[in-house]
Formats: sequence, structure tokens, C-alpha cells
Amino acid sequence: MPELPEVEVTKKIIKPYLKGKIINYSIVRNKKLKYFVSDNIVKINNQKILDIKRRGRYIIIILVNNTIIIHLGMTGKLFLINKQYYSYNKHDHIDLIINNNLILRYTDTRKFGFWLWGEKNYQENIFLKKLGPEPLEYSFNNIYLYNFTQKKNIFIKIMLMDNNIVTGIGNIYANEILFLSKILPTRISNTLNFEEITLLVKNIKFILNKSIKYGGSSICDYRQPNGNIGNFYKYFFVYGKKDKLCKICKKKIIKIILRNRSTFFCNKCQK
DNA sequence: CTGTAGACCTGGAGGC
DNA sequence: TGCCTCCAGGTCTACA
Repeated sequence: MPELPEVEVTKKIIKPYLKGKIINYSIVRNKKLKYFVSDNIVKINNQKILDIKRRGRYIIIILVNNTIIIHLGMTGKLFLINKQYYSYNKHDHIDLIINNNLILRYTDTRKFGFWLWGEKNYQENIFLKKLGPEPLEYSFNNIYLYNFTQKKNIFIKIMLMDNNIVTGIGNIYANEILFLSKILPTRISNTLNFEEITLLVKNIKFILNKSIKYGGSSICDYRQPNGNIGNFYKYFFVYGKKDKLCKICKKKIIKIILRNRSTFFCNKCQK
């Protein structure tokens, strides 16, 4: 799925088309996503969209009295399409009809994503409340992360992917961030010194920002809402590159499994 | 409490 | 061409 950059790019693209517009009605073809789609979304009728926000990997549609909280799971995508060309495919589960001419369409092959009907105060939602800080905000800094790494002795990659510690870093970016920081994914968190954590935090912000700038990573089936593909995958150093030569030292990239997730690294560049 | 498989679901790729 | 196995941007739950 979409990690933080892909969700941020999606939000940025759809926002100008939706802010201030009216959701006339919805078409829910399949309610059975990871969680059942609420009847409030099925029956939605002439609701004004005040704003579109992102928190972690969630996209939030702010209505006058409520919110729609969307998680894209692994294969969820939002598209904007013109109603005049109306047709749909097998995995197009939800359409929101906007001002009677535009459709915000949700497509999700594996149905790991979900749509929740939330309160106006979406920060208090049970899923959003427990999220750690946004990695691109100042509250996520070297002191904050260093405190966590000292308290725990788990693989540093597992820590970066823990949404309760910092939200939005998934498998692709965890691999790339650790390569750039010259840190092995299997380093135990409390063996990292403050200088290494400082570099790690700097690279988290650098890589996420760079990916947003390039429109996210298109691998497998991620697409931007306008159908364009993200270009950041061209800049991968290790992700998906088992047995390819490291771009820096020419040694073979190694793949292992950590917590059931593919993990890629160069054991010469990373210590 | 902590850490870890397994679960959810579908389709594409590669081996035979 | 067909069947089988493995793999995939996430994350919740059950279990040791």
C-alpha cells in the first residue's frame, strides 16, 4: 500500500477538486472491506466537504458534522473520474458523486482498506488516537526517537514501522531509509548512538519529502488519483533488489525476512 | 507486558 | 495452456 508519501500525494491531488463541493450521494457496491462500510456512508446525501486532511496513512474527508476516515490498506486507491464516462470494474467498491459531475472512486483489489464514519473531532477516533507523531513534523525529532530506542531492544526496522512510535513509514521506506543511514535493519534499537539516530531522523524526513516531490512510488499497482504513476521507485537503492549490485559498493543486495516482511540491505554499506 | 505467526483477500509471476 | 506455490505499499488478533 501506499505509505505516507503515496497517501499525501493522493490527498494533495484530490483536495482542490473536493474542498467546498457537495457529495450528492454514494454508490457502495461492496460493503465488505476490512471493516463493514457504515450505513451512514451508504446513505450519504447532499453533504458539504469542508476540507480533506491526512493523518498517518489515513485520509479524512471533513463534513459539516461528521468525517469520513479512509485507510487504503495494501491496494486501495482513490481516483477522480468524470461522471460522463461512467462505468466500473470488479474492484471499484465505492463512488462518491460530487456536484453531480465528478466521482471520487475507491478501488481496492485485496479489500484490506476501510471507510469509517467518524465524529467531527476525528483526532479522537480510536484508530487515529493511538498513532505516533507525524514524521515530517517537528515533534518527531532525534531526541524523541532516541528515547524510544533506548527503552526498547527490538530491531530498528521494526521500530520505524511501528505506527505507535512514528506513523506512516512502511516496508519500502523503512528499507530505503536504513540504507541511506548506513544502519542494518537488524541492529537492536538500544545499540544505536545519538549520532546515528540524528542521521536516521534526518533521512526519514529527507526520503519521505523527496518521494512526495516525485509523486510517490509506483510499484505493482499504486497510481496517483489522476492516473499518473509516481516516479520515486526509480530512486530505490535496496527495496526489491535482491542479488542486484549495490549502487554504492557493488556488493550484492541481501534479502531476509523480518517479522514476515521482506527486508533488503547491503551488508557492506550498512553497519 | 512482549514478541511473533497467522489472518484477512486477490492477482500476477515464475516453475514445472 | 494449466496447475501450483510464492509474493505483495498494512495491521489486527490470537497465542506463547
